[in-house]
Amino acid sequence: MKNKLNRLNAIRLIIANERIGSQDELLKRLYAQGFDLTQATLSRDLKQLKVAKTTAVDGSYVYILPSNPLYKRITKGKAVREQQVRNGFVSISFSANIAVIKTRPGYAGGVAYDIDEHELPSVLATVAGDDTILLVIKEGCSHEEVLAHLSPIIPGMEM
Amino acid sequence: MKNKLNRLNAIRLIIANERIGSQDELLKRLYAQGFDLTQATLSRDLKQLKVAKTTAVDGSYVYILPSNPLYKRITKGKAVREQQVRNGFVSISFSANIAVIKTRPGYAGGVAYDIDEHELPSVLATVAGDDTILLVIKEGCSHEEVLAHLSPIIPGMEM
DNA sequence: AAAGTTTATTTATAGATATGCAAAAATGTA
DNA sequence: TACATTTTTGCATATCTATAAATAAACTTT
Repeated sequence: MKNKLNRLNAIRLIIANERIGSQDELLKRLYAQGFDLTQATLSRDLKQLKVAKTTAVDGSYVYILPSNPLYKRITKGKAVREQQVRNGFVSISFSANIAVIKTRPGYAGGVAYDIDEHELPSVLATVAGDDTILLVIKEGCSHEEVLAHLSPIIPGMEM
Repeated sequence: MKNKLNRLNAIRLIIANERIGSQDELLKRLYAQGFDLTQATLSRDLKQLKVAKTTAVDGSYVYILPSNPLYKRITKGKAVREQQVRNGFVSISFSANIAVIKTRPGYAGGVAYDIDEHELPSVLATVAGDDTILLVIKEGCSHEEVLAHLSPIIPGMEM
């Protein structure tokens, strides 16, 4: 419950659902959830997540998730290029043989479809609501395996 | 050539076409174009334009324009101009103090938002339907003024 | 044109964020 | 396990950004 992946997910969730205007503010929210870190680390996390700071309609500053263009690095032979992908992925967390994937509102169906389409060896099935996907993990497969299989499908997830 | 509107347009153009990573950097570019201002003013300009600072694919920080309008630089011979990449704009016509802007189906709201966002001195308000925007022109402003103010926001309009 | 009002700008500084470096933790390898 | 390598983190601080207060400039109104 205290690793980096969980923390990054928590950051995404907080930013997706609240108006956060500074790192110190976000730091307090994270602390309230049991995460213990410094502003320096948070700065690096936000950089990794490509979170942006902009101005809200009311004139205050807010952090926003990189909903729009997300880039994926594609290596084919020695050539490296970047491909823009669109997707509503927000976070993923696990509980036993179930993974809960949160997406931006309305995106769950689309993301679940992408996952199903690939017939991953670690995924038994998915059920999608509006912003949540329940993913049933196949018997004997680890969470790491699931992450490894999902990351190429859901860019921005590999962290 | 030294008023605020021109400066804001210059800022948009620079940010749209170069990788600017800090206000001081942007300040230098503006200075090179003959704009004389301080970092404090620039900070307020960026706030007004709702420019965001985020992390680029290469890990550096960059300023980006509010997601909606996307600009690109078009070079034809020696002439360089900017054009909005994806835009629903179709046509504009005038009747007294009203401008009627037609867009592609579904784009009216987005385009109207872009217009509102800039708080143009010649625009009193906009109302958007699905493919039509009614724009109320401020008392005493000419159609040419409105066009002049809109064109940087809706490139391709002059063509 | 003078007086009042709003908007824009600068200066100075407070506040927020990024980062070099060293240490610690995690991961890989023999 | 011991050792090497990579990743993560905190500390301290440099860098960057926002804003209060004062002033100037641009408009309005009388």
